[in-house]
Amino acid sequence: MAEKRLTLGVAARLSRYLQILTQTRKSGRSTISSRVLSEYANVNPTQIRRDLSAFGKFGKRGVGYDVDYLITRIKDILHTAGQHNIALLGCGNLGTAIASSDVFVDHGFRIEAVFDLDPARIGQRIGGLTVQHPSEIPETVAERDIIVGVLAVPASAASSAAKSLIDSGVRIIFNYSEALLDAPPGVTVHSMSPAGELLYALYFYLS
Amino acid sequence: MAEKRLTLGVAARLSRYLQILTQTRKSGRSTISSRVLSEYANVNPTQIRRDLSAFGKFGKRGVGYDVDYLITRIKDILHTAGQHNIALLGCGNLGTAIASSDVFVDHGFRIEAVFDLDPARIGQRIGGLTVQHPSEIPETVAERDIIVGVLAVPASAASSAAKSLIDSGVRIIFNYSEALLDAPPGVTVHSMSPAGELLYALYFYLS
DNA sequence: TAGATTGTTAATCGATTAACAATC
DNA sequence: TAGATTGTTAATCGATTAACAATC
Repeated sequence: MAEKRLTLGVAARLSRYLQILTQTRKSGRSTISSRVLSEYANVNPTQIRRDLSAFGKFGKRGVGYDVDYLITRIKDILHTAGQHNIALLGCGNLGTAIASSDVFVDHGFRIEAVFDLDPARIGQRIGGLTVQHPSEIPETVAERDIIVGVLAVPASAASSAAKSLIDSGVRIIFNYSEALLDAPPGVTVHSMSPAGELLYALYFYLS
Repeated sequence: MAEKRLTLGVAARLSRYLQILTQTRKSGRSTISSRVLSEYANVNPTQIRRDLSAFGKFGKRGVGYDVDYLITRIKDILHTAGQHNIALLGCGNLGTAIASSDVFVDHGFRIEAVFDLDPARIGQRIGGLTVQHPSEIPETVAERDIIVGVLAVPASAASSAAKSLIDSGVRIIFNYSEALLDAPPGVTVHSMSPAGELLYALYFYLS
């Protein structure tokens, strides 16, 4: 099998399939067809079969794909079968929601540390973790092998929060704030933009 | 000017530019080049110039694009210059975070109603609104001209919450829960999947 | 003027889709 | 067997990129 680097599009779609398959498994379903998967993924069923068949014959004609098996294979392809550690910055309403959800847990991500600037919050427990002061970021990132930082802080605090994470060696930043972040080369910033996606949905609704 | 329907890709990118430009304006900056915009949007600068020049000559050579002017023009192209009303379902940590953020407000979206199943929360005020019981959804959606429903409820409640919105005439559902939702034709479901996007970022980090 | 950046072209590459034989 | 769905082909279309003249 060719060990080529996936294109951006293929990697994005495979990640999406994986996330849907994980939910499908939770619901107790054991097989899924490219047609059903396409409805949840908003991707053409032929495209899905094409994406998968580039790596092997994973399906059964007349039946579909085995959910468990497909999850295993896609994790192999994406090299994301392991456990990956996250630091969460900010434990207001949004941070608390993220810490208590299992959206990350389901995919092998573990929130290993929580930080907040507010002295009233430091020392409190949230989702099984004790809230720490941001001054402890460098030490904690190194000790706990943290590779992803999630920013759930106000826009005004986002830039300095990102900076401490990056300076401590974190290479993937997930930005839930509205702030635009500048990243040095080698650092990936992924900003959530629900408003942008809503504008997009609205365009097709209005026209 | 051709009034053709935009392709999915162009509409998605223009929405993204608009969201970034709105933040840029907030920061006080008045012009932006395709290069700078490309860094925030993760889109090639030539692609950006191409997307924009399809609708007119919006920029100044040697200078860049006027932020205010570009915002106006993109809103025209996307037909999203007006005010659009949202219903928020669920006012736990996530719902409260959404209601108190201005991520939607900045783009002309207004949260017009908040619903929750929990009797303890009904009647409480959140972000200037009074929490209502879901039985009031149909009447409220019609009265307040609500076209978007945002689901900030547990996965177990997402399906029935989506159903009441759809039955009341809402055609765009923004799903922050992990649940997979089935939508009838004509209804757009947009599911947030931070874990999927994280898997994607991780692939390029690991390989 | 000199430097910067747009608008546009041309060439390439990946995405998309319909169609259908293979086969469970 | 009959129905369903995969794997694969072929053809088209949009995305992507480098390059550069135009011009602020």
